[in-house]
Amino acid sequence: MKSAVEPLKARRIYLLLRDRIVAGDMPAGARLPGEPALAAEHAVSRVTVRRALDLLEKEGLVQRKAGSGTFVHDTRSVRPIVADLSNVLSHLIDMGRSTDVKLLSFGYGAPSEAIAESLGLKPGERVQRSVRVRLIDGEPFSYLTTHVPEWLGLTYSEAELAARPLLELIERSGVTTERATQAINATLAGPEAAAALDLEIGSPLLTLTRIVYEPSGRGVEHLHALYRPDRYSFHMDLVRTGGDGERRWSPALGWPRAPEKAKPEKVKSGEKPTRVPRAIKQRS
Amino acid sequence: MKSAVEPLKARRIYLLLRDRIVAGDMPAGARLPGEPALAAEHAVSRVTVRRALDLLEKEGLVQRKAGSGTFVHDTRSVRPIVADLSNVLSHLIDMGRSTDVKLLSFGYGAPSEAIAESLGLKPGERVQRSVRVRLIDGEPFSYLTTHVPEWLGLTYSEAELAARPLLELIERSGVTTERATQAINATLAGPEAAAALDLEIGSPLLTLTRIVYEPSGRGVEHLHALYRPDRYSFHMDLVRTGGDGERRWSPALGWPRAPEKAKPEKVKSGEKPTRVPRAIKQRS
DNA sequence: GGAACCTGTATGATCGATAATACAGCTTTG
DNA sequence: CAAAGCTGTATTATCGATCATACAGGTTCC
Repeated sequence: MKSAVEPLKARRIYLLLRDRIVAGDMPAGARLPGEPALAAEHAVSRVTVRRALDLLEKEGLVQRKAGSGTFVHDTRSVRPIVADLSNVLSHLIDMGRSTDVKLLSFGYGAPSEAIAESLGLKPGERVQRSVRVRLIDGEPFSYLTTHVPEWLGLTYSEAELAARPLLELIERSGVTTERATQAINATLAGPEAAAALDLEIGSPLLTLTRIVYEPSGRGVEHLHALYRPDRYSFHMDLVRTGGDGERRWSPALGWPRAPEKAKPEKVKSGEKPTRVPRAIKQRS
Repeated sequence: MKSAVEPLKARRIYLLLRDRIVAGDMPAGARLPGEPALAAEHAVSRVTVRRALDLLEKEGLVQRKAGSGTFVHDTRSVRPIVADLSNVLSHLIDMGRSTDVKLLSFGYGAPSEAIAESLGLKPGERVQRSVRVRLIDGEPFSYLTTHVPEWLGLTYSEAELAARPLLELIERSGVTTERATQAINATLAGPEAAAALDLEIGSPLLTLTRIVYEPSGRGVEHLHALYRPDRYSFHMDLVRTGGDGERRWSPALGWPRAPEKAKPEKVKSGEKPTRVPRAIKQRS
């Protein structure tokens, strides 16, 4: 029996600490246990602990001060983009107008079986495939793979795709979009997406798969989007709509969300290192 | 300069192949390149390729036949649970009535700073913290961590929490829930969640963070949910509601999605590693 | 049947990750 | 200042992942 491919120990400790930090077990500014203590706690060597801390530091989750300790960095300083889920598509279009787009790949060819089926293509019908990366402030945050039927793709040029939202181009061609389905999931970054999004292979990604239909029911766009979770997430506000015993909820539409001004009080000098709270004891 | 913690080569190839399969590049039933060919293509040894294929086989994505080849398994046989996003909460409650729940942890204590802030607690106010795992057909698919203000948590017992949906217990106490916000994101499985969900550490997870408010604006529930993406995903149907040049969309409410029944032959069980304490069955 | 594939399995060599230890330099505390 | 703690750095040893190779046994096709 071969040993299964097990993640490295350093990675395990990195994940453990990261979870504690983002879960709020360790407030921003708190000093986490020293490297020797962490090594003893997890039964690994100090070198391995340092590797884990290296990763945390590179992600900006902690800040190390020689001679002093390792401190939880104020994570609210790097707030991710927020997409209101009740209005994703128009939101994305708005973003298409305020962010940069890099067109990585563009061409026509035979679709895969899965794409052909989801778009409802006739056998032998070809598609246009494009891969784009969206950037905000010069940093990539989404990796988009779109498939469009050939007859529709031919109505715009490669340069136009790089400059304008795809849905706008689709509608410009005379097609009316009426209905869409989308699914949200999670996956790990493969080599290509990792390179495009400036991530390590194996990083977590949010995925959105969307199919847009025209009134006749034909699919006109198949989108597979990968998002960096640290730079993008979906939000929605829900309001209660069901009867008293029903507990039914609906998305609250229309309101532009308040931009979440987090007011973190900076931890100043003269403050004693907050002892790490031993959250809530699990009972054994 | 120390080499950064880099994912194992086998893992990289596993991710690469997995992406190709789920992207539909290789239709179900197709035979993928032989192990020597894959080894040459990715400049690794055949042993490493086999490791990657072991992972794919364990996840049910491929099927290996000695002497013949490795074939893409029909992925449609393992459809994940689908939650309609336009109606998540009631959907979850419905599921609470048809799935098993294990209560892993239950207790009271001081909340973390992040929890206290999001629930709008007064300084010093305590919370009830519980960790539960939901199972469908005996297989875990979600790992739920909830925080509830102490005054509210005291209105129900530990056994009740294990048997009934939390929102139902909250409303039973007389609190009316009016508004909620939720955010969807992705992360990697830490040691605890990985063990509870029967996954390897570092597996991708869908996350849902939800805060439910009562009319006064006080938070009454903070939920942090982790979902196995192969067993759970969010779906939504969108309809066009905006004007002609507007491209505005809204979730289509109302219709419960057909659960896409597909009963695969059970591959192999053989193991029941559940060492989780206190499994409480519930069924109406 | 037999050639040419394939997967399954085993071997020893090599390289990277980890362990154990030691020490330097900085910060905080008394 | 001095003690104690911390991070930063280096060294050597060990263990696991990977490599390169070889062979066994099944499948496909001529």
